[in-house]
Amino acid sequence: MLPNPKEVEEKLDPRVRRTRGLILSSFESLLAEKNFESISVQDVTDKAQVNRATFYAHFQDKYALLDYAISQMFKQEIEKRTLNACHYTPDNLRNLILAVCDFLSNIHRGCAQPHQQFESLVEGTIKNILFQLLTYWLSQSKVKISTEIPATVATWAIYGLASHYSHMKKRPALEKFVDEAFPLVAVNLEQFA
Amino acid sequence: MLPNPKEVEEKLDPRVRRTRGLILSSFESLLAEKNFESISVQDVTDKAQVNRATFYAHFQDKYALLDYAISQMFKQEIEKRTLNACHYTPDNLRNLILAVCDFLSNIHRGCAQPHQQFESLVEGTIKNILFQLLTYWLSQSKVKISTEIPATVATWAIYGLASHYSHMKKRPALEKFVDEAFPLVAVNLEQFA
DNA sequence: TAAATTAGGCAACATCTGTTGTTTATCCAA
DNA sequence: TTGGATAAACAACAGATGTTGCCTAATTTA
Repeated sequence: MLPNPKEVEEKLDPRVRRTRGLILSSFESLLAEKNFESISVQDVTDKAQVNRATFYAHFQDKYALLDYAISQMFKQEIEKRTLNACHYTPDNLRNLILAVCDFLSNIHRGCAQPHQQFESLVEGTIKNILFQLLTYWLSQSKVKISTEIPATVATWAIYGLASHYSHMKKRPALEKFVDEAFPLVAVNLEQFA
Repeated sequence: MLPNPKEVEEKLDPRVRRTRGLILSSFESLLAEKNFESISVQDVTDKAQVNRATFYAHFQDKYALLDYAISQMFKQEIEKRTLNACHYTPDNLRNLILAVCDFLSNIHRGCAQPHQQFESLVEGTIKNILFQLLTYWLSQSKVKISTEIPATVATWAIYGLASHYSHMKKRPALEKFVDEAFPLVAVNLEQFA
């Protein structure tokens, strides 16, 4: 199973957990109001009622904060759908694609005017987790895998599809979209089923 | 054929061309020395011997400058290989994959310690051009295309592969790598050949 | 519970950012 | 060739950034 970040958090100094929680929720509520680019570290710490210097003790900068926030949310999504403790099957892949499309759509719905830079950062974060997960899935397969190429292609294809879906002006029903998209990803993974 | 940016540049005020050229080459030489994150607008304009305010008359910020620089370079690469005036064939696709892998490897070789943010930005820029090109290719096909899904998946898969290749510690020969990677992209485009 | 450790508050810093108003120079078209 | 248009230089601005050193308060642990 993939490492669970909560277990690591559990035994933290309560002051740290409190501070991080304050920063996180301040940040999330700011993201709903204004776009990422225009949120300053000052904004975050003001709303969180935490000193600005304290922020820098926890995160390198606001980009690291975004990375952390998105990671947490996405990993929760994966766990909720129990995709983190399984292996490759067409059905699991289908659900994974659904999960990413859904997650990204919600991000774009929930965040004010998502901009280029914001999206790039989210993308990097999600793709890392996706690749880790797919690599884990494929490692369970009886078929010996010599390269990371299949997991790479699948990761990028899935994220690309989700990104495409979440940007469509007139989105078709999610199920409909995934029906069409699924085979393009699956064709390269069938050998591992 | 895809729009050629040089034609647009041609008739610019010579002062503008001079300034942009200075900024560009200053930026490129700085990229070879230090990583993108640590380059300030001040650094760029100092080396270019241009006023900082002038910079902002040309580019919104350093991210826009990066986008511009990478676009220019990549489009040149595409033109050099005459991939910008053709249609989908397995051979063209092969060359396109080669081009992207090659380009990205060179970027990573030429730039000091490329970092997360830098790579995200490069990625967005290249993917836009790739998608435009593939969409153009497929529009030439006799097969009617109803969605952008195939071009999307191909774009992301190709970039993903190139990114993967350029990050490998021990890179196999480029030809070798593309032999292995090519079918995973082609399988979804065969119908347009 | 006392001592040692560590988090957070606070203040101040040099630097970078994006923008504006003014002046000088360069360019182009009539 | 000269006059109108526009690019670039310059100076100055308010705000944001990342970092530091010092002090207090909370938490562990022995």
